[in-house]
Amino acid sequence: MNLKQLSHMLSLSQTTVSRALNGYPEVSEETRRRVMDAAKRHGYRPNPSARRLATGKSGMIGYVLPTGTAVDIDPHFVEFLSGLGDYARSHDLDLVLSPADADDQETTYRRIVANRQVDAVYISSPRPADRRLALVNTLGIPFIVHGRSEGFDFDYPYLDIDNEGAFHEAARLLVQLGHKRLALINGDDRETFAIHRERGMRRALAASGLTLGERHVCSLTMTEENGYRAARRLLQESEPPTAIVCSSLIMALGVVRAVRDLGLTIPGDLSLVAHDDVFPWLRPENFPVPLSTTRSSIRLAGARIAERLAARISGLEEGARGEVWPVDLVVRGSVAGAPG
Amino acid sequence: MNLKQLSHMLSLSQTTVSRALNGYPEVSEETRRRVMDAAKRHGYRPNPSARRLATGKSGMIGYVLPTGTAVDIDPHFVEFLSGLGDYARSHDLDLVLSPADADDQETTYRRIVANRQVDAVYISSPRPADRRLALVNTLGIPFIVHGRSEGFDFDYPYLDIDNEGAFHEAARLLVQLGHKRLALINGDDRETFAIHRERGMRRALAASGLTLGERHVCSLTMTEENGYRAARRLLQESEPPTAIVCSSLIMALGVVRAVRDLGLTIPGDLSLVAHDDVFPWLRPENFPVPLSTTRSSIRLAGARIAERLAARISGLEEGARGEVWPVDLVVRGSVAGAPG
DNA sequence: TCGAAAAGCCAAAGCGCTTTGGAATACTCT
DNA sequence: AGAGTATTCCAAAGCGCTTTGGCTTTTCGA
Repeated sequence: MNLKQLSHMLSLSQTTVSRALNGYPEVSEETRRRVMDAAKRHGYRPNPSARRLATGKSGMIGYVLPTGTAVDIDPHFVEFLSGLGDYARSHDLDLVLSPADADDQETTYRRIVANRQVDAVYISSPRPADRRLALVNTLGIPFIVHGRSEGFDFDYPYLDIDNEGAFHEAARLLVQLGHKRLALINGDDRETFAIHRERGMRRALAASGLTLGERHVCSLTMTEENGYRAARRLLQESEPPTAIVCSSLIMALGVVRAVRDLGLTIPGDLSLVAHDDVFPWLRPENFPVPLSTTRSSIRLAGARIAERLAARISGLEEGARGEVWPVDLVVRGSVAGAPG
Repeated sequence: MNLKQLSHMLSLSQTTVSRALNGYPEVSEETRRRVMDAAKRHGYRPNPSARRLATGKSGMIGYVLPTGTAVDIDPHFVEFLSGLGDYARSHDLDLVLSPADADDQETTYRRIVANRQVDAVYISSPRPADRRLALVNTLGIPFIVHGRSEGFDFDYPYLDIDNEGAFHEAARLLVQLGHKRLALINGDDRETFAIHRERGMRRALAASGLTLGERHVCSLTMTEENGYRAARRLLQESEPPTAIVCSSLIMALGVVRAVRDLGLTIPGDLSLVAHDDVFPWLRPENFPVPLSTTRSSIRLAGARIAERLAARISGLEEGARGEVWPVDLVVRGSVAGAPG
């Protein structure tokens, strides 16, 4: 059933039927009702390919997926996707993942914009002065950044959590508990979120006249193994930290293992706080010693991004609005006063 | 730059240019060269919207993503995606995720087929007599199943790993080591993979006159917490199992925690084997006691599925070819002879 | 050398929708 | 009643590509 048939069936022109269906004012209410009725009865669905050729709108949002045999997709992504998909479903949006060489995403961005394959894109894990941002900004496609970048002379729309504030609070708590030697096991510090976290932590320490030693901050991709290695190294120093703040639950698994391996205990010998993105399959309260966390649901962020993208597509949202979500500090058994 | 302009520029008809570009034989080699040359020089890219309207082909593969606030996307998905994306990138395929109500995916499948939004789809985590399979089969869109279903009167193309064989081998090893009371902590047993795993394990036990007690098989979604609970319950029975086979690394984390909580040790009190899908961020050799696993890279499966989908789209692969990959049994420190 | 077959190219008709530029009818106001 | 303004609808022109059917020109065998 296509427009032609439907309009013929109604003895109306395609123009009128199209307008009636798309809510244009040039059609009488009675006609509109008739048309809509017939459309529903016959299950008419406008052909998206035709529509997009005519309008240039695709009804899809895009994500450029960096790939490569050496490139791992972040497990956070799937949780983010849950939220995004959840919203997208209820608004008839599809998501297209365009795989790109991790070292040349520009070509892909240009392609999807030139071809009008998607109506909007989101960008995740931005770095300072991230080239994707500048690119997408000049290309003029609606977009939202999940996270933040820095060092641009233009503003852009984003959704981020207060990473700096979160780690500031975590560190402040530890300092208040008497800890003087803190360490940070961070994610890849080429990404802004990691920079912000470190900044927050340093700020909290500075407020009490403390510092974060060079050797007390690690920047690694967030795997269990890296968490283990970092923690092990830290704890075997001559003056090991008495508290660690860690950028992910997965790394925290490794930290816990290292602590055990060395015959130490949490929180007796070491206090531990980690950031929790709220995975259904790994929960901080179920750690051997319940883990204190800075918590923010990445899933909710996904849903919110979808919502804002939809708003941008339909012109309801404009400009460079930034949105920063506060992060909960959830205290559990893994923190205690500094040892002796 | 569109076809019209390009053909005008070459003083050729659109027909000829189109044919030259698409490798049709009705054009002389010299002309073809000229055309291709000009196309490259001017960066001509056929507009996909127009092409798809004309041909009905979209150059995309689809996946119907079950969503809902209570629905979690499996973390395995992201690893699978890495492989899929990796292949897709090198073949200019995009992946479109169509979110659907988890309880009504049919509507979505019908939509994407009717609208010809994608050229092929893949289906994951199938159940016995999975309705999606029957549907997609009648709808006539090329597809491949990741996993297997059962109970159909038709064959279908799939890629699966030898879950039954894997768990058979794992159980056989444990039996050979003298274990008599084994337990299985499985994934959701409404899915075929879980059924196959249980079947394999039972078969191995039966071969030695042993059985898997009713209370010794658990079926749960694969979270750390569920692994913990199941293990704890099992180990607190009057006649606890001396060996556990577990369907996922994530659950195995919980098992290890339960063992510790109860003051037991691996492999002294309990031997443990788990299935490993090969996540970069959680590796069995890094468990407190290196974990024996049945190993199969889900990422490679993703790449292979993409490859086969591409082959089906271009007509290189036909029919209901099933492909079953063997699974490695990797023995590490977590297994030992049965206690006392 | 002639006729048939093959090679090489083109004009035009879709694909199914949106949108422009009118045309026709109905309504309002002097 | 007639001019002016809304209202309601339509024909046709795109959007940019593929593909059908046909027209010339070459090539080749007898």
